Amino acid sequence: MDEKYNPESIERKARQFWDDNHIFEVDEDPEKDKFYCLTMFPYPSGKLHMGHVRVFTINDVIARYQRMRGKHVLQPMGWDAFGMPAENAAIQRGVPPAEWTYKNIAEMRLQLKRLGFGYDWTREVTTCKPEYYRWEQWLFTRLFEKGLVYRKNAIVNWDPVDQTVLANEQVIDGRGWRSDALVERREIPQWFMKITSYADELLEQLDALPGWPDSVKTMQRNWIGRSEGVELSFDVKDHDQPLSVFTTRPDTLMGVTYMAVAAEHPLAKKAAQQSPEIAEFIEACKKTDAQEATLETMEKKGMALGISAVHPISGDDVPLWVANFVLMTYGTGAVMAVPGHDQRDHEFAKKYGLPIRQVVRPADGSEIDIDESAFVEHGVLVNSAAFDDLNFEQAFDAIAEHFEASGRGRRRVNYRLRDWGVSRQRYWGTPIPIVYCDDCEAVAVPENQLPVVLPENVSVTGAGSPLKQMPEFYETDCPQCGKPAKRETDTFDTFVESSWYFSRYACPDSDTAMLDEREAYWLPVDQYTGGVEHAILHLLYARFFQKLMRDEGLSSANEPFTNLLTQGMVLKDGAKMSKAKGNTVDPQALIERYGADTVRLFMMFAAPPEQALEWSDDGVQGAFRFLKRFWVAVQEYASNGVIHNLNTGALDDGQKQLRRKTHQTISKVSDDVGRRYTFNTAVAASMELLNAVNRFEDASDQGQAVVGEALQAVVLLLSPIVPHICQELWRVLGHDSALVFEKWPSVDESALVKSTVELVVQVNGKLRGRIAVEADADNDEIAELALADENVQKFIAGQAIRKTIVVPGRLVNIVV
RNA sequence: GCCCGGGUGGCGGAAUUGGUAGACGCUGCGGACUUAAAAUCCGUUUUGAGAAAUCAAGUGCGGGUUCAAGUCCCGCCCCGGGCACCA
Repeated sequence: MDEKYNPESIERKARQFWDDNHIFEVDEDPEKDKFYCLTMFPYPSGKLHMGHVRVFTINDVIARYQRMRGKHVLQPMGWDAFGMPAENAAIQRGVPPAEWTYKNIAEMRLQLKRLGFGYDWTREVTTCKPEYYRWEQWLFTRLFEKGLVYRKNAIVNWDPVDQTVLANEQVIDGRGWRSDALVERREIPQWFMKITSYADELLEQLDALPGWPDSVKTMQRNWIGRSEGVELSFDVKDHDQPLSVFTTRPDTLMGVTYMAVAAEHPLAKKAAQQSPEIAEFIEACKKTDAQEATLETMEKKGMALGISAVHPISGDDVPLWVANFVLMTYGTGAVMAVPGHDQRDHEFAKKYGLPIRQVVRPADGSEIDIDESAFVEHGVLVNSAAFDDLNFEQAFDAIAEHFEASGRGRRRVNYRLRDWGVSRQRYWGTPIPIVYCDDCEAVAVPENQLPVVLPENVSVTGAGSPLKQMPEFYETDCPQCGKPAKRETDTFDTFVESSWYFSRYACPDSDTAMLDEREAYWLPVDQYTGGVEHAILHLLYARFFQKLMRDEGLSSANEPFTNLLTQGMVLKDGAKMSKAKGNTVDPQALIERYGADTVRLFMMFAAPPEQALEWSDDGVQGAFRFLKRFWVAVQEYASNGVIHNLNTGALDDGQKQLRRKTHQTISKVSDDVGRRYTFNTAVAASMELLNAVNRFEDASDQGQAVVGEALQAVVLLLSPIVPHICQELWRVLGHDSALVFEKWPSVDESALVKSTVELVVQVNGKLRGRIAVEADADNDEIAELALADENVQKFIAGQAIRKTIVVPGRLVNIVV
């Protein structure tokens, strides 16, 4: 007997067994019930961090559990290998991004193996390899032909000192992270994918995702932001183009007292030619970064343009303003302002002394002071001439019809969602497969010339993309006319790679198509696990790509992820672990000291997966201590000889009680792991059962048989979480077969039956006593017993009983 | 600013459908074993009062609904995530 728990050797042995027998490599067997269990793949930053350990452990537990439930489980792993950190490393250390990335992947792969995750490594996908990204280039060219991608100007953060485009992350308090220069907004041409063409489907199919958390679906709904409104146009004096605006509140049209346009709007530019003050204001508007949070929180400023529009109904003059919070790239670049019924317009009007007009009153007739604050609710129209006394819906329709009849407007559905800008002015990414020709303009690279390979041997300086300095990359011939032409030097947003990798795992080696018939076997993903920080962007883009791939005939699935689990962050001292804060804990050191099982157990025990997890060194110690107790308990039991002759009909009360605990635990852990994903309570319940075994002293044959059943249950129940130690203990319990081939234990309902139950007795909702009653006692008997309790008597003495509530199996409440 | 979460002992958390608040673990304290330490084991640990039985208070704050509220409703405060070029 091996009395000391030695994780190092136990874990090496278990890993060896899984590897040698290719346990986690799976084929496409149509006879088997597939289960595709996936985590969001990691960026290869160099070392695993605790967040990785957490999410991969959660997924491995689900995968191993489903395997024990008889599913044919695919759990793949790969690398989201393009991105900024590789460029930063290159700038700082002079290592080419490719070299740095491949080295990191090699290190992280070793760490993942050491943690015992059951991956099918034959399907590993690495997004920075041409075999991978050539297919997204191919899909892009197909979308180009279909008109689902297009080029237009868009705003970027421009660092005027480093002469480079900055990511939002690289802008700190409006300044460039390296140069400290004030960042400017700059418009440059970029490629877009028409995600808005799929807005309605992306919205509606959220209802077909019962396996997603409501919070994520709500966030996506709000992000897509479907709204019904009216687009209408205002004539502009001394200008031949009318100004069109979109509003969801046409009922407030008569309350329009001014209009505001973006700094980049043609009308603003026109006014600037006459006025140096306006020109100066427009310049000042550009001196801010492009983040929404900045725009929403900055001081709202504006300036009158000296131009007027004509109110389309009253014919009144409506002054035009330029305002810093209106963006040219959103909507029409102009808004109508109704300070009486919009809070932002109200504040702006107050600040610049613009008139505020009430055109809606509360439907309940209550008094409001429109000068004090805007009345933004729906109500009844006033001061609106022919539209007076109409409610919101009537006014909406009447005004929409008025404009439709005169051809000056139309009902429209508008989305907050904007098309996806996929261009990045960076080196370490997938080259956008476009060639610019003076005659033919933008031309997609033909299929037989794909992939456009990213050169890997470069030096990165931080001032612009190296591709722009490489004629050997960008000089080419036009695929259409053959004349000299230039390649696009921008690369794709890395969200493009992460929008379809889950499908590629099904057929990672397919070199004749993006996806092949194996996709149909594995997709959609049954269980997807990843950080809640991806609730909107990544998950929306992946859903969009799924629809693009479906419409391209590559897949028949509408949605890529059937069930979604969003896990919380790992914190230390209440804050996200980061190098900057100096509060990181290296998983590697812990694995070496305690073994993978201890780290896995702590991760699963410390918090439910969706919550933030507070790191605790002492908690890791506790997990290790539990595994030692577990090890010793099984060894001690086995050293007395394993008993197999459990006779459930011949048990005494104590034996029955332990056996009931065993089956209650199987029932609870099955629910916690299989349905609720509350692994922390599953571990707690298993600990309780082991504690019960350790307290149980009964050397009789049946006593030991009951102990054996309990220990065997704990080994099976904990095996998805701590697979190495369980693999070994299963052998100790006398089994020849390997644990990975075992089925999940089942509950013996007859073991759960109890003849008496304890009920709580309350008086006026306060706990006053406990009574034991027969399990089948009726409510009158229960009430009688409750009243007879000595302590209960004290609290009801001399008072009339008004009501008695009996909740079967739970409590009695006596109201006096 | 907007959208989505969260707030329970000294700490991480439990309480699954409105029904015993604090399971399980950690820490602390007391004890056993040991020459000693580590490891291990036993007891104890929401606060206040009490020898105890037991009583009172208690789930961020203020109200409300209910026989009964950590859980539902209304109004706040604080913390975290996302806000379209971090991944």
